[in-house]
Parts: sequence; C-alpha cells; structure tokens
Amino acid sequence: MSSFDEMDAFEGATLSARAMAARPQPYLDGLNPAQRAAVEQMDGPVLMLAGAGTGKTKALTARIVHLMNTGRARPNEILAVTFTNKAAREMKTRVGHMLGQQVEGMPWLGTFHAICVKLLRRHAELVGLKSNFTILDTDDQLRLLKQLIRAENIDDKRWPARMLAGIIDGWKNRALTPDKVPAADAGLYNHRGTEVYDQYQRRLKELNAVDFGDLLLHMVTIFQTHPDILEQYQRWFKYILVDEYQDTNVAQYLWLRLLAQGHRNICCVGDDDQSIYGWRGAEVGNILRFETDFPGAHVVKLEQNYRSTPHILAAASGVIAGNEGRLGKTLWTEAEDGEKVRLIGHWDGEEEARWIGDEIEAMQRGTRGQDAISLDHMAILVRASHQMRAFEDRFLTIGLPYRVIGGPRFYERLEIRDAMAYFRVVTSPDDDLAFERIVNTPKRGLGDKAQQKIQVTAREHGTNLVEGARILLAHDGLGGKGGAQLRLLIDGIDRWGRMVGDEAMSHVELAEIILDESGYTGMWQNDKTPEAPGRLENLKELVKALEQFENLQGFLEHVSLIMDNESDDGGAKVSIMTLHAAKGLEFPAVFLPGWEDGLFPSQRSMDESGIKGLEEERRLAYVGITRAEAICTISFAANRRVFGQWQSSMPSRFIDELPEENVEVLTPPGLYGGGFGAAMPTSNLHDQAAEANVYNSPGWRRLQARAGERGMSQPKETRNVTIDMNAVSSFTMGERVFHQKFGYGAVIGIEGDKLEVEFEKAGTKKVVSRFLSGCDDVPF
DNA sequence: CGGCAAAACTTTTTT
DNA sequence: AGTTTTGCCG
Repeated sequence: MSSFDEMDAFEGATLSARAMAARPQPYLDGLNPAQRAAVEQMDGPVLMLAGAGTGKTKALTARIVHLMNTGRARPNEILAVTFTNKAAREMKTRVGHMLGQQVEGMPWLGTFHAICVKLLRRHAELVGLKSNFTILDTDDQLRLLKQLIRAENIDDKRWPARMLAGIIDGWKNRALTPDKVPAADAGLYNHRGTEVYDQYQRRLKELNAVDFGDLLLHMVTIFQTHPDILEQYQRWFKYILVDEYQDTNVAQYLWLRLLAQGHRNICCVGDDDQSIYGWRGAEVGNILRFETDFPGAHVVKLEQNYRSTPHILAAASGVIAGNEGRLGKTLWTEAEDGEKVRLIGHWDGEEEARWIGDEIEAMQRGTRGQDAISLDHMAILVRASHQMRAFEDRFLTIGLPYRVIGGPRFYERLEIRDAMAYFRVVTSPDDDLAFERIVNTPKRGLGDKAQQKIQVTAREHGTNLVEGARILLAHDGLGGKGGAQLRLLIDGIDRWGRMVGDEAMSHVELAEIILDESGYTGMWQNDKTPEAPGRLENLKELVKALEQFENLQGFLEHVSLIMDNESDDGGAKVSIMTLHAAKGLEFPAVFLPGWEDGLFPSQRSMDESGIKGLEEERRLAYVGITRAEAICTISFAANRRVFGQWQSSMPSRFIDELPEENVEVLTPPGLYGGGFGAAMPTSNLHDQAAEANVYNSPGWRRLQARAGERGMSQPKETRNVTIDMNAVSSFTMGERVFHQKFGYGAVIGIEGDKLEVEFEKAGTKKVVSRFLSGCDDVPF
C-alpha cells in the first residue's frame, strides 16, 4: 500500500514533531481549569461536555496545538472532524493563530464528508468505483430514483421518490447496505424499498457516482472488509478529535470507532442539549453512551458560560429542564444580571416583522436606552425558512440591510447546475445524469423520443449515454435537425474532453469555451426574461470562482461538498437564519419569532417523532435562546399565512416553560389601539385591561390551563371552560360572525374551539373562536 | 417538439 | 403564495 508514503510526501507536515517539542505554551494560560483539563488529558478517550458558550472551540484548538507542541503528533497525524465547513475553517484559522503561523500540515482537519471523499478516492476500487467518481447532490439523487421508480412501474403518486430517498438516507445513516437492511424495514415503501435500494446502489456504481450517505457508508464498508487498510489508518491517526459529537449518526459513529480502536486517543466534544439533527439520523445515544463505548473515558464538563447574561441562561435552562435523559450540566456565569428575556405577542406575522424591524432600527440607533448595536450584532432566528419571507419583505420596504444565512445557495441555482453538468459530462463521461441534464439545454430539438433512442442504444451496448449517442449517430439512427445537433454536441464533448488533458489550456479558459461553444451562454443572452441578466452574471461568477482551483475536477468536488457561500459586501447587516444554521453562532441581540404551537414546536416533528420530536424541538429552543449575549426577544403571532391560507395558532408551549422571573412581557405599540389581543374586537369588549399583559391574556391563561393535557385531542366539554374568559365561544352552526382580518362569514363547522367559517370575501378558513365575534358584538 | 396554462405540490431542519 | 410538474394545443 503506497498511499501512506504519499500521505507523507504530499501532505507532510511543515513542522516536524521535534522542532515543535520545546515550544512555549502560552495558549494554556487563557484557559479555565476545566478547559485546561480537557486540553492536557491527551491520552485515552476524552469526552468534553461543553455547554453553549463555554469556550469549546477554544479548548479544542488549544488541544490540537498542545498535541503538536508537545510532540505527541505531527499535524498530519491528527484527525479532526467537524460537521460544517465553517467549523472546519474556523478551527484551522484558530490553530494557525495559536501557533502564530500558517498551518499547512493539517490535511485531516475537515468535515466527515470531505475527509471521507479524500479517503474514498484512494480506495474507490474496493467498492466498485473509479477514483474520479462524482458526488451527486440531493437533486441528482432524486432524479435517479425517479427513473428507477418509473422503470419498476411503481406508482410514484402513492410512493413518492422523496419518501424513498428519505428511507434510503435513513439506512445509509445507519450504515446499512442493501443486504443488511433489517427484516423489520422490509415493509417500507410498499415492500419494495430494499429492492429499489439495491438497484439504486447498482446504478450509482454504473454512473461511477456516490451520494452523500455513500461517502461514510463506503468507508465503513472498506474498513470492515479490509482490516489491513483499517489498521494502517488506525496507526496513522494518532489522535482523533470530533466536534459536535451529539450530531453523529450511526455510520459516523462506526467510522470513528473503527479508526479509534487502535490507540483509543479519541476526544469527542459535544452537548447533548444541543442535539438538533435527529431527523437526519443523528443519535444522541452516541454521546450518552460514550463512557460505555470507551471504558476509562475521562469526562470533562465545561460549564462556565462566557456568552450570555444570567437571565438569558436561566430562561434557557428553564426550557431545557423539561427534557428527560440529559447528561446534565449547570451553566453558570460571572456576568451581571442584564435585561430579562423579552416576550411579545402580535396579531399576525406581518406585524411581528414590522415590530422587529422597528426594534432593530431602535437598537441600531441606540434609542432604546441602550448603547447602539451594530446590525452585524443582531440576528433573527426562525424555525422554518418560510418564516424568512415576512422579514425580507419588511426589511426591503424599510431599507434595512439584512443577510440570509444558509438561504438558496449559489451552487443550487439552475444555471450553475447546468454549467456544472457540462463540466461533469466532459470530465466524467459515465455521468449520465449530467448528460441528461444538458443534452437538450439549450434546446437542440432532442425531446423525449430522441432521448429515449439514446437510452435504448446505450443500454443495448451496455455503455454510458455519451457513447450510446455516438453509436446511434454512427448507425444513422437519428436524422433531421436533432441528429445534426446531437452530432455537434457529441463532437463538442469529445473536443472539450481532449482539452482537459491539454496542459497549455487553463481550466478557466476551457470552462468559458465549453459554455460558449455549447450555446449555453448564448441561450441566456437571447433570453428576454428579466432574470436572464442575473443568470449570466452568476455564470461569470462561476468562472471566476474556478480560478481558485487547480482543475475542473477539483472545482466540482469543492462544489459538491462546500455548499455554503458567504459572499459579503462589507456593510453591516442583520442576519436572518434558521435555528439550525445558528448553532455555534452568537449575537448580542437575538430575535426569536414564531413561537407558536405547530410552528415551533413544529407539528410535523411532533407527529412523526412524538415525545422525541418534541424534545428535539425543545433543544432547538435552547439553542436559540443561548445564541443571545445580552438581549433576547421571543415573539409569537396569533395569525399567520400558511400555504397561502390564514391560520390562527396559540403561543408555543415553550413560552410556558420560560421562568416568569426571567421574562419581561412587552406590550406591542398601539398601532390600532393595542397590539395582541386588543386588536380583536371580542376581547376588547370583555377583558380590555388585562389584554395589555400576555401573561393575563386568554391565550396565556388557556395555555396554563391546558399545560397538562397537551397532545390529547380537545374534549368538547373543555371548550367553554378554557375560553370562558371571552364568553363569546358559543357559536352555532350557520351563525353569522365577524373576523378582524377576513370580514363577515358564516360558521359551517365546529371542532372544539376551532371553527370553520365560510367568509364572504376570504373564502373558507379554520379560525380559533376567540378571533371571531358574533355580529351583534361588533361595536360598529 | 415546444410553449403555455392548469394543477398539484409545498414548508422543518442539511452534510 | 410561490414554485414545480402535468397536460393540452399549435
């Protein structure tokens, strides 16, 4: 096995162990005792339980530096795994800073996926792949599955490809190859899941391609079936570090355990309270089981929080305390009290966005009696990305600069994916998916029929589509305009393919030639739609991005793994992102909108995963609150548009779990004579004064009253008890009612306190009765 | 075969 | 509501 010599030769450390051994250790001085313990306990298994804001990354990087500094390992003998590219980048930078020099010798610091690609390229043949395999993204994956499903005559209406993709991903996350799928799962996907999974894997091999899950799965397979190879890596990686260990899935866990079995120098860092990726296969059990898995493990708890005020910490602790089976940490801080967590209710999502926009502007000016806060130091963290639109709309109209983190990604755009498909066809001819994508883009008169002919020919000759097309043309199997166009395309692919190997030609130049000669650029130039110029702009950007890579292949790999693009043009901006994307970040001021039952906690999460789902949602709430350093503002809206339909909801149950002494309830400004509650005619009549305080609002009280009976279907009898305060709940079928937003209508259905109302203007809606009033009650 | 309109999804979170 | 897939017609 020569790959180990290569590892030395190509990725050798710039600093030898000996040269570093005598270095001073200033990086230890800034550490608290717990952090220091986590750094200095170098041998054997270590579990670093690091609560939010406890200086985890600091400890982790100090540990890496310490390992090198004390001569325990050279930089290239340390395996340091993260989940996101951002985390990897940050760690690399911080190690560099601590060392006071550029570290080039940490080739094995990266995401699980990036490291696995590197390994798999070396050993691809062991799982039936060539080392230049392509990595399919979810889009390609889905298209491939659709093809298979159609070929199998499965009704993809009843058994959607998405579902199958989810099932297969689930298996891969558990490191299950088709032959290892447990019998209990055999019934999935109409009893054909395993079968199609097997076919899918075969097809991937034919395409010389892998999906995300395969990267881990194949490496686990290789390690399990080739002990010699495993052993070499076990020896090579003297120390293993894992970030966000609570997010590892079974495959990642097995991978790590296999690699760590030799020397057992594995240090896992994580926080069971921040495990929020159960839906993509993460097993909190991995971190809970650590001491069993690695007997004699040293467990270090980082509990001193350097980020948030006591009120914020207490609020977060109050919420997370509702979860069972935690490892249990007690975060503490030396910080001063600061502001309480602020809570505010709004009439609808738009008002919420409006209020938050105003609030952000006030904070930015410092007119809230606070020091002015830069927009860069404020963030809005939402549960689901569709919540972002309301904020974007509002911020655009008031001209408030914002940035969306983790939004639609550059490389997912149509034109970028098309362009890349061209590059893929040229660099890896077996990539049929890429060929299918571009064969008729731009339009070449090659419709379904022509494409089918190519497919058939390719299948008959047992080759890829490019080759199939070539054969088809040679036999004059395709005449007319389409034939000529196909000829042109194939000739182009051949020509460009030759240029890939041409040393004199830069890959940037080549990319331009491909896009140009294929007519792809021209297609957008001739396009009169308003988005065409933007697309051309993006293509330019793509070519520019190419400059930073050695060749097309290198670029394609980067793209498939690095999906985050943080292009920033300087100015201060508010950040908008999902709670998931916010993990690991911190901001002086944080807004947490949309705390409504059904949205957060997400109904789907609870339906699909029950109490486990709810607990994960709760951890998400914990993550959200703990992102805030000084000001944390939670809000909810009584009404929101979902799927273009108005829907009312109640404050999140998590709001109930906030300790009252750490919360300040705000009253929305009197835009229409009072905010939440007061805007509702019914409540105006009955409980005006109390509406000012959410803790006294019907919604709140009802929430309290119902806290115990959550999750059960609403018994009809409780209806009057729970909404008694309003005394307007007894609607009858057919009754004429009024709704602030929808106007007049008639009751056509009653279900607990939710009424179905046919509105005269707004159509049929389901509305919670307290937002309705009988027409006699309307004071105008 | 291509273009347009109707219909049928969607919205949880992502390497 | 917005986006993607389908279905029909020229």
